Amino acid sequence: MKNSEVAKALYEIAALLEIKGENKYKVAAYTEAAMRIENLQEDIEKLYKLGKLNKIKGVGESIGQKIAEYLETGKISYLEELKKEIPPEVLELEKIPGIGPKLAYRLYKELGIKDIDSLEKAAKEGRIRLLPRLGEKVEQNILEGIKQFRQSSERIPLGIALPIVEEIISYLSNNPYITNITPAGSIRRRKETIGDIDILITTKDMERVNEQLLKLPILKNILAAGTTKTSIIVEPGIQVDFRVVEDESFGAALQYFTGSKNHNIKLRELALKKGLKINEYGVFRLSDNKKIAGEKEEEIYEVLGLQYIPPELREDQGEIELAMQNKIPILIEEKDIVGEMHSHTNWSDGMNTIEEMANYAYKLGYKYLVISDHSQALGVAGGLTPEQIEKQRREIYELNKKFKDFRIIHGIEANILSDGNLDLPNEVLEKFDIVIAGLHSGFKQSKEKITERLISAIKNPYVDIISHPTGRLINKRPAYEVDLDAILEAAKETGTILEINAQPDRLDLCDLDARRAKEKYGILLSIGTDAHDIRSFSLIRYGIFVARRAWLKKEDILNTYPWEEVQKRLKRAKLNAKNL
DNA sequence: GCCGTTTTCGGCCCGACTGTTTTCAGTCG
Repeated sequence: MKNSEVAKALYEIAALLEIKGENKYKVAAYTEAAMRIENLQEDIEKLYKLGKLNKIKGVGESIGQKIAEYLETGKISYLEELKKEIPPEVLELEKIPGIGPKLAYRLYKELGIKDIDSLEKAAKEGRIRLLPRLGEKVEQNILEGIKQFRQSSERIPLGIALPIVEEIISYLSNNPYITNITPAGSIRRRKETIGDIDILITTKDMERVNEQLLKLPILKNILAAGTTKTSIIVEPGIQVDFRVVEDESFGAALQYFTGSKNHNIKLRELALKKGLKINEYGVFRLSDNKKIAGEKEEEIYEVLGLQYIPPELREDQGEIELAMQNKIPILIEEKDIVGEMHSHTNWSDGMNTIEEMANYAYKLGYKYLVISDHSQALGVAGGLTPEQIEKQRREIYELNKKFKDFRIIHGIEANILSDGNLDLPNEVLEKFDIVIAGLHSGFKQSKEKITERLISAIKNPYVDIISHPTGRLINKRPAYEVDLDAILEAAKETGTILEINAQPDRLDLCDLDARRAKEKYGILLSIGTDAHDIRSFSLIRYGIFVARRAWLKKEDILNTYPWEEVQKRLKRAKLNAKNL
């Protein structure tokens, strides 16, 4: 799929037009089109061949032609012309806080600055303050901005940010001056990574709250401590913004600060059509400026005639249109999960015994636990040989006698070898209750080869689930090159289930891919924590977040079903039926 | 450049803050 390439080119056009000072609605049009294409479920090349480019919202005559040109020639002449005018490196300057398109262009035009290094040099030499309407303060801010940029250009995984938010909120929970405190922003939308943390507070006395915040154990630095906004840096270098609002505006502010930006824009457009205005203080009638909502977040949606939209869906991906028709799906919740689908024990590289894992899963209220240790090819992880597998089966058989209303399931996470075969023969695979297969080596192979390996595993009649299907590690390793649509197609044809791996640095499949798997291919998904110790069972919530952001319902996830129902949904169920 | 439950032209989200200014443009979220 060339969707992301096309989107990237359109984003670049938008950025260059913006720098040039073009009509801002034209810029917005390119940005909107890029965003639509980035999130498109269909292959843009297919749409083009069917002559359906204009079916994409935000793509009209002019942008349609440019997409066509890109798909035909790999280039857009309009973009090439723009690049001749403005070197694309100038776009880098906009990454510095305080520098927007206008200033970036002036710095380039008037001082010949076109990268961050030359920007720093100019600021240190005091050349920026010489320009009209720019002073010493601007120069200082730019230097400070460069410092910030170099320190933290990476977004923080939700798995790190969320526990920090919870720690801060729990730390403040006994403060008598706080009436409401809740996370907002991307952390509330459960995005897989976040920029900084937003926390909303209603309080009678922010100065008292600030006093307590200054003693926060993980406090590293204070940027500002005011009565309407306080900003601090906490270990390990994450900015936390506290916003103080009045009780009567809490709902409006929560809606506003939760975003996303695009969701809010669409909401305000809709409001205007209904003669209403939304801001962070409430919803107002345009006719007499009377406030008609604001205290509770639900009210904001209600007065617009919309069904309540869960924060995870607020990305302007069709949720507002659906809310108009009262068709927002009932999203899966953590309590819907009745079993753990993917776990490791000290038989391979896990920390706990099977019994410890089972006791803990039972205590959590689960009805079953799939033990899926590594298999023999993964030597570093103590992968199991067929002999060890037999021993493990007997141990599980014995342990299961101790439990009532709970079952340990004997599974395996088999390796997909470099030639596409699994590292265990089918006679061994056949005996498991469930088989997970995953790629743990050869990530650098060609796209064709990796796709072939995965499809070969998917076609194996004993492979029920593919674990972490794209292999990415957030901020550490990109997904391996793979034709995901071919994978999804094969999974659909064979009835193979795909995993949403809940490890916070994996979250694989990711939200968009999981949504595509379900909506376009009707594939069943499972959520597994890949737990290597008892504590990691709690990571399940990160998998739930992904599923919710993928618009998934309870019935879309394998481990919301009792074990008997799970069995019916496994590929091997068909084989067993034939054998009878 | 796109789009249409007032539409094929005239709109296209909102407010706070900052730095440089005598009234505002640019940036940010």
